[in-house]
Amino acid sequence: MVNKILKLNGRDRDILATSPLFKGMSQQGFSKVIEHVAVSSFEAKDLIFREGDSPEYFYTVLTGFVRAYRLNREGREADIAVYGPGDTFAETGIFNSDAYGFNAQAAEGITLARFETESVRKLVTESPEIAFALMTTLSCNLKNALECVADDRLHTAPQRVANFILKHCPESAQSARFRLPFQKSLLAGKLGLAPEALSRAFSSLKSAGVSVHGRVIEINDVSALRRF
Amino acid sequence: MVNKILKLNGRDRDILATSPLFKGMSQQGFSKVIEHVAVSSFEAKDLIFREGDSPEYFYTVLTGFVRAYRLNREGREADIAVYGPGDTFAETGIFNSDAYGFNAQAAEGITLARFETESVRKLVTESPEIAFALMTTLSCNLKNALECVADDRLHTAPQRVANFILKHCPESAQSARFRLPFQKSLLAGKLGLAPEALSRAFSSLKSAGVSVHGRVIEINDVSALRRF
DNA sequence: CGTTGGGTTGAGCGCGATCAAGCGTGGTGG
DNA sequence: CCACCACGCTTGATCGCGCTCAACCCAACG
Repeated sequence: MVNKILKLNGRDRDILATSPLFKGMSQQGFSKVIEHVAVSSFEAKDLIFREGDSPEYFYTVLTGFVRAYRLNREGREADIAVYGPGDTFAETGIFNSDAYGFNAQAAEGITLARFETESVRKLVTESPEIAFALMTTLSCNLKNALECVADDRLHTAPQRVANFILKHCPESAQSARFRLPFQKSLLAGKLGLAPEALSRAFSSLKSAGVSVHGRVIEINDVSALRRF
Repeated sequence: MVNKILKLNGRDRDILATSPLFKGMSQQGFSKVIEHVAVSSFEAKDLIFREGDSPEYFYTVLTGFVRAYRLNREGREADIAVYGPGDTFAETGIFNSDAYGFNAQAAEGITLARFETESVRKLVTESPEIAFALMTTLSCNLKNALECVADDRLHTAPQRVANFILKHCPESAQSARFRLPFQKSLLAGKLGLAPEALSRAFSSLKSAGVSVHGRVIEINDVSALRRF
């Protein structure tokens, strides 16, 4: 298990180059950063790092999904974010060298681009371009996190699920159909719900024209769902 | 009311220079940034900006407290963050030029340092030092936001209040006493609670040796509270 | 004094967690 | 090939936390 460390192959390199972090970065900038990158693979449920560990690395997801979660004193877990292809996580370690703020776990078989925080910290002070890319990523992660707090505090379970579905529908479609990119239990965690609550939320959305077959979601009337 | 725009006076300048954003920045860096700053004052309940507005400015709190909140469709409000002296907020606008992600309101009479996002965006590409400072601030805000999600999802109201109290006690004190820096209703919002729930949480903490007189909190046995 | 605004207290209720049982599908081995 | 199991998910029943609404308290202030 765990953690086969490899060099970047062509395909991974392409994924990385088109990820939000590097999109729009010059060739030179990109080359500089990927001197300090390795690809690491994990199998489902493998731990990537633990809360409190010293943040030696940060990551960009190449394939698969990563679950960020924390524990309370009794050991109950709560997800605080889910990262998918192109997402960068744990990049706060570059500036807050104390410790990772959460546990990270592979939700399935995944491959990650792994950066050395120490090395990138130096690059940041040398290259405005790299600094700008990282700031944009931080910015985006911050916006998402605040969005998540708002969503938790403002919306009920069915509303959160409806929001999630709508984000995955083309803006102006009348009806739509798509496949969940990951397990329902992971979605439940991402939305701050127990799996049972997600299940019930889905069935309460039937009345709004949403039908679910395995991982496939079908929406009869997108605008009706939006009004829900 | 509202929005007297002034130049930076000596005292404000000092506060700003020692805020996390500028702490550790060189004289030159600091001077460059504060060319683009203005001081703006607001009275309690004044709106600073609205969700969806174009993010022309971002802010660092000089004195007082700012409430960041969002609305759901029915107009119910939920707080997503509270910013106090030295905190910087809405700085994501520098990189996400679409719109503010929340409403910001003065929780009391406040003074803010107001930066032009556009101008600072340019500075960031010129000065690694300024970039680094902003990244550290973004990082810190991101960590806090994720912490907030975790706290909401893992802890009950009394536990959240206990956590808050403990953060305001000296690490190794045996007993402690301090004064809330703002109204209880604001604290309730910050913790994702209705004011009534905060009140009840306080009284349930009596059994753990916490007593409350107005804004003054007294903790008999800090380590007992930590175990709670 | 009366008013206003922040805070507390009480009663009722609804959402979502928890526990437990059941369902369906895919995978493995006899 | 089929029996069996494992796992993800659903469904049902119960319970408790925290929201809501309403009344009340109290201190500050005009």
